[in-house]
Parts: sequence; structure tokens; C-alpha cells
Amino acid sequence: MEMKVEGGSKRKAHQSEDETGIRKGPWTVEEDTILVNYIAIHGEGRWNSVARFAGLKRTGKSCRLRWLNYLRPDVRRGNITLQEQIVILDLHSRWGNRWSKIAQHLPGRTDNEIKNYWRTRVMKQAKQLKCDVNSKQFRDTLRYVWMPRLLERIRAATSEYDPSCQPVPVTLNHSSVTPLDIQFHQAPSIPWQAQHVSHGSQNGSDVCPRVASEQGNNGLGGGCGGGGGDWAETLWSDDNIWFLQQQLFEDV
DNA sequence: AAATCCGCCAACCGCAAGACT
DNA sequence: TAGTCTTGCGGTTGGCGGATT
Repeated sequence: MEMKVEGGSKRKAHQSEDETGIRKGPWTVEEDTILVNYIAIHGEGRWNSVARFAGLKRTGKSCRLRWLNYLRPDVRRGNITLQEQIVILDLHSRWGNRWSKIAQHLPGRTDNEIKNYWRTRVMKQAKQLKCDVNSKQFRDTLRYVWMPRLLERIRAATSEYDPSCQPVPVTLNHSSVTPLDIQFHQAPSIPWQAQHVSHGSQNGSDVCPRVASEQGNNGLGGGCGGGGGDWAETLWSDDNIWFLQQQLFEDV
């Protein structure tokens, strides 16, 4: 059995009804239409009533989720922008996995979408770096390398960007960041300072001065997992900065 | 061309908190 | 006040489809 779902695309239907007649699985176009029409007339809320009176064989929870994550007219679709990535990384560093709270600062984005972004993109990077995503090391990597790099790319995309100036690593004066000073619809106002740092590839070629992998580690000195010494100092060696950027930002 | 892998994302589940009776 | 219902949140699952072998 096949049925049309989501804008006419066809997908094998795994929809089923349990013993109480409740349907589960992907929503059909017909169900979406019913839900949208019902909410247009009666408004949001009272989700169990929506399910009951609209004639949908769905739970109230399922109706709510479908509306909030997909059918709502102000849901933004498409890739997470660089600006949005900055906001997500920054707010997550403050609040952790408070997806709904983070989503409140990204109009049109849902908590589910942000959660999926984090799990598929950010956690992937942590895995590649053999870091625990909640470790201080990885959080520092996000803060001191990934986020500045995103800012660089945002700057590069604006007319203010001067291509003759290539501030590769960027330092961060994070102590002066006040909560919620970032809005997704405007350029991030994080008071980070660009800083020129001598770099192994000043001529623009991507030749690593010392290939980290040759050392049999992940380029983070003693490794993310621990080890003694000043981790931050190790991180900021030119070689590691180069390596981290290659590792982290190829597909950001 | 077929099989397998893997990223993405929609949807489900369990739990907790608040609202209602 | 206690019990029930509703809503919201975060974690997890599973299918689709593109990429790779």
C-alpha cells in the first residue's frame, strides 16, 4: 500500500492503526488538510479536541506536533543559515539542550529542527574529533574556533568584508557577551575581535605545516579526552588551529 | 546494476509540570 | 487536596533517499 504524503511525494506507507483506532506514522495530505482547515476555523490549542472533533484518528499530541513542526504557516524551511548556526551554538553554550528555549530566538525554526541540527552536525564533529560533545574541550573548540569561523564567513558574505584582510583565528572576549544580544535577523553583535596570527599558509595554499594525523592523534595535543597540561595553550598552536579548521569547517 | 552505508528529519515515546475538576 | 487531563519538552527511533562500494 502506498499513499501520498507531504506535498504529493510518494512514500511507502507505514501508517497503522492500533487497537484503539489511533493512526500512527507519516501524515497524509488529506490529514494535513483536515488539520489546517480545523485550526483555521477553531484556532490552536485543545489538541485532544482537535483530534476528536476534526475527525482525525490521531492523538492530540500527534496533531500538535504536526502543526507546530510542519503545518504552521510561519515555519521556516530550508538549511540553517550561518547566522542561525551562530545563534544555536551560542545559546546552546549557555543553556544546553534547552531546544525549545533556543528555538524561541530563531523565528520560524522549531525545537525539533534545532535538535536535529545539533545531533547531525555538531555531534558529528565531536565524534570526528573524538570528543565528548559535553566536554569542556569540545565546548571550547566551538567557542574559540567554530563560532569565530562562522563569523568570518558571515563577514565574508557582507560588503564590509575586506578580502585583503584575512584574520584566520579570531579571539573572543566572551565575558562581555550579555544574554540574548544576538538576533537571528541581524548580524551577530558578539564582541569578538579579529586578530592576525602568524599562520603556516599565509600565501593562501592549504599546506599544513605539520600534518596532525602523522602524529597519531587528532591534532589536539594530548587529545580531547583529557591529558594534562594547558589544553587551551595546546589548542592555540598554529598547527592545531590549522588542523581544527580543516576538520571542522569544510562542510559548515 | 545491486547492495550497503549513512545523513537527514519526521514522528513517536516517556516524563514532568501546570490546569482543571 | 487529590486525581485526572492537557500541554510541552527532550530523547529516541525508524524510514527515505542520496552517496558510496
